Amino acid sequence: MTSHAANPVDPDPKGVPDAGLPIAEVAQRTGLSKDTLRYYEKAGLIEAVDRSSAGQRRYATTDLDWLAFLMRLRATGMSIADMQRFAELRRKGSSSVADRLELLTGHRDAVQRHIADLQGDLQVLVTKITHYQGLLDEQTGTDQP
Amino acid sequence: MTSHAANPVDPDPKGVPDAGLPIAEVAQRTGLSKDTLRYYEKAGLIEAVDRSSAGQRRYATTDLDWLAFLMRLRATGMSIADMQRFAELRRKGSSSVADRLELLTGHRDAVQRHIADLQGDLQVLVTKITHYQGLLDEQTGTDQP
DNA sequence: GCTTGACTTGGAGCGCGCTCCAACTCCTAC
DNA sequence: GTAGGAGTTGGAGCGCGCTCCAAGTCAAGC
Repeated sequence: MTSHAANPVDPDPKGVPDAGLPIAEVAQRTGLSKDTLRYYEKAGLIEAVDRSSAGQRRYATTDLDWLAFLMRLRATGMSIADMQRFAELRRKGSSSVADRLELLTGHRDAVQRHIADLQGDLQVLVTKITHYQGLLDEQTGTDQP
Repeated sequence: MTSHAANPVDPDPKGVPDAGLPIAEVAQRTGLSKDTLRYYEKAGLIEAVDRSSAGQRRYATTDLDWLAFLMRLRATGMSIADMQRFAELRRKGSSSVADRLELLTGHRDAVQRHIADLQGDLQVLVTKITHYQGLLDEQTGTDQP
């Protein structure tokens, strides 16, 4: 019995090299819930994860890398459906590199537009704040500057 | 947009109470659907809009300004619930200026953090794209043109 | 053996932000 | 008067991205 992360307090990050990480550990490291991890796998976003002899998931470090990238895609607003497309292309291997590149550049452009929009919105927000600041100064009796 | 009787600039000589834009016009101008406009009003985001003699909505230009601002809040990720809080404060008048200011500065900070996060994500995305570009060049560029 | 606890599954449920529907009223055009 | 079209209402329904649940399996500790 190699001690594995079933131990509630196992802060040692080196982990267990031969078995892979159990789902709770991955949940903690990624910040995704265990349910979400299983959901992602069922949805085909993650290729079937290795299993222990008891049928429990054991995540490899490559799975963690891929999860980290998926989380970047989500954080930038990519839909699950598009992530499924990307994951499917990835599964096809090197023949799909051009398609993956296209999907990614399209998404990059969308993110850049989104950032630009947000910056415009932020300007309006800041202007409004300045306006309120002025009102407040008036109210709170800057009688005497 | 055929000529319809409730033309926004229809000078009815006898009465003046029927002024303002009908909902379809506002929908077109804002890009919000008529359903969404009614939903926002029901939710209390918009103060009760004026009505024509037939009970139909007639939006004032101040309503349009407010809608535009609401749309900025939405675009920057503010929830309907928070927009309701803001709208309620606004209804209270000048006594709520400080609270509105606080709400807005908090939101501004959140938006700034969000933009910063997106920029980090974008960097990762760009790196990945570069990587794929390299793979693709390897694949297709074994013979140089 | 029994208990505990982390895991497994399929599927139901939820919160958000709309979106759609049915049934109705009102006004204008013909 | 009749048709059509825009508007009204309350409430149901929907797509997304999870989130939760029930019932079961497995391994370890007592």
